[in-house]
Amino acid sequence: MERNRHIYNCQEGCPIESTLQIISGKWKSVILYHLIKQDATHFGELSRQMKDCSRRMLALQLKELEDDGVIVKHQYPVIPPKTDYELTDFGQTLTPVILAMEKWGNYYNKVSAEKNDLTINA
Amino acid sequence: MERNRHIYNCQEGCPIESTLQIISGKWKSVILYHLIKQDATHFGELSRQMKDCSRRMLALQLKELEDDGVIVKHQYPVIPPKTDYELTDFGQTLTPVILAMEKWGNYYNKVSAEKNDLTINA
DNA sequence: CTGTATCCTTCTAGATACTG
DNA sequence: CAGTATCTAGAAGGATACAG
Repeated sequence: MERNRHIYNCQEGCPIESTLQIISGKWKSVILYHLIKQDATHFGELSRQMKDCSRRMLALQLKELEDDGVIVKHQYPVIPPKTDYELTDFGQTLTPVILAMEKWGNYYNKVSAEKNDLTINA
Repeated sequence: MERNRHIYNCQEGCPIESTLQIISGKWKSVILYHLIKQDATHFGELSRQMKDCSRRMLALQLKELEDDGVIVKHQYPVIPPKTDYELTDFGQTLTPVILAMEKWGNYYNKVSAEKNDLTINA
């Protein structure tokens, strides 16, 4: 059992600390993003979307999210086996955070592209 | 020079990945939170607010945020020396993300406290 | 006060092989 | 397909000492 997650303690009750406690895993917010967008709900789909995340890491991060009650795993005992992941009601409450990150990321990608254009055309 | 930051590559242009690129450092969002709230702008103040972040880590994270153009450092050559940190205009654009995290953290602290009460009174 | 440099331990995470 | 177990290299991060 790999159980040694970092405990944040910037200050008693710091809200950012609390949020990090749940979503700060290296790939957690990306997983949540895909689950919210529903463009990937199976292990394999997620793995394909997140090319630089190994299957081991993906499994670990999914496990932690499940332990924290953020997602649920549904297993279908068919051949070949199928699993999908879904946000719990509790996990759904994280949507605004993930969407804020999405919005900013899109903005950032845009300004980065523009800066690049300027550099190329300079 | 410590320069080996993880490069996220879930998918080309994934907005969450882009956001993580800037704020995923272990203490960065906490630093940004304090700068947004303006309850800590000096190195020592930040250090006091973030008890479990060593001075070394604090300095490293501040340096990366500065390199990324998110914050600026102002140094006053007085005795004793004084420094303060401020969000750049670019850094300001991250405010909605940090505030979404704050809001969720407060919600989470609340439900955790309630759950605790139930456990104690059970 | 605000950092930087170095050393050293702990943890992270990839590679690989294996299971239901 | 959907994972788990083990092994290992390399990165993260604390402690300490020193500098402007």
